[in-house]
Amino acid sequence: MYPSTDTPPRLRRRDQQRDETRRDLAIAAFQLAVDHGLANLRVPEIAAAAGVSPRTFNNYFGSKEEAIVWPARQHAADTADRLRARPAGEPLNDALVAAILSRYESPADHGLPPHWLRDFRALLAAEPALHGEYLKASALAERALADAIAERMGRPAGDLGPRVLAGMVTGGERAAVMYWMQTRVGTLAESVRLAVRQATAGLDQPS
Amino acid sequence: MYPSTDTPPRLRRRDQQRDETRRDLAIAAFQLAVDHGLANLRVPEIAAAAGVSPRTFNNYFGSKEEAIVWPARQHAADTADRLRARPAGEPLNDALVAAILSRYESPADHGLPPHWLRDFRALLAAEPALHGEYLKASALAERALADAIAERMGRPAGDLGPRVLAGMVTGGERAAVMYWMQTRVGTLAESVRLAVRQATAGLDQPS
DNA sequence: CGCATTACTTGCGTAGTACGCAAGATCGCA
DNA sequence: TGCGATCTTGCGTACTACGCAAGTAATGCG
Repeated sequence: MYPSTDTPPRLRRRDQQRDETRRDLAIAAFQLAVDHGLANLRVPEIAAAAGVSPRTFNNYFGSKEEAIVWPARQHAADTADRLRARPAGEPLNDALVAAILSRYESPADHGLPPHWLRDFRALLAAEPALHGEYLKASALAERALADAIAERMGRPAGDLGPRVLAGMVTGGERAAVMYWMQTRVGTLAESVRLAVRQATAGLDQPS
Repeated sequence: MYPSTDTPPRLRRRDQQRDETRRDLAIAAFQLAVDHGLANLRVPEIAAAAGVSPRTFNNYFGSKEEAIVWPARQHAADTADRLRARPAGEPLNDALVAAILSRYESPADHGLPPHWLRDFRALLAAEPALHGEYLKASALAERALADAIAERMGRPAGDLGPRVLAGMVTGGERAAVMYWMQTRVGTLAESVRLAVRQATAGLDQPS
């Protein structure tokens, strides 16, 4: 007599719990870092705020920095999916620009607080100690993006061309984000659009 | 009556010592990582091999990974200088390709063992735990490269365009290096040349 | 040349971290 | 309800980063 209405069996209720715990830890770490500063943040403190034991924290993350940056990793990883969602006929450069910009204009909701993305960038600008983890997140997303690009180009996964292009686009985007965080000139989306356009300019003239 | 022959007074003998110690530590860390594996490497071991106290190690480096990657950081930082050394009339894309490739073909001698660059790449491929530090090294060099590009373009330092270009080039190069380390297809220089050409392709048609 | 200054090294102490291990709690499923 | 898989937790340990203060060596100046 279980409610069979939700036909998709929650076989993965466990996985859901897992993701939820991970997200709770990430959010707690982020909020505490914003409030007290990264330097004064302690792992047991994060665990307490998320309602788990300190030991459990390290089952999910290898460091507080990794926890804080986790949602950014998810956010960055969205690029590949959004590229796949672009219409098939669209030129690659336009598809890339659209896919990346859409992440800034309508970020996917991963269960994060309202202005998380904005606040995260503020924290990132204030705490250079996070840059390393941020770079790692970008690099990971870059690999996923390279695969999506390869698909779209009809090239085998892992091919050099797509990987280089993914590196260029990711590198250009990151440079634009860093630039904007430091200067606050114009809007972030403007900087990123310019960067991705520039990074894909070489695709305009097919050989 | 000081020996006035060596006119450049060695006012900086101290700095020299400092650099030498840092290099000794970096080389020791690298060699021990190659021999015993990164996981089995201990900081006191590195210090002993370099002939300093464990405490001194942490005066120079914040972690063993940082020590190992230090020479790579120097190597990457050379790009900006080499770009500045290119003839003034040379188009920017050609200058970038030449500057970067020259680093692979005739790497600057920073007092490192003969085949350090080759061996370092092997270690990097074998130890993913080093990738984070490697990314940091690339990011740092990227900033320096952006400044050099800005100079060459007659733009103010820190301008968006040059920074994005530097990000693209660095990202493309890194993707090519990673690709080659994994596949060993062709030569490294070939992959990098292709990558940098691709990253600068958008510069071919001036507005 | 010798002295005052400055910089580097070192040992010690401490707080913090990452993780292996094994016991116990919990969940998913039949 | 009961079984097996998975997750949580506490404990113990090895290692690390760094502040501090004392000692030592190089430097530059009169």
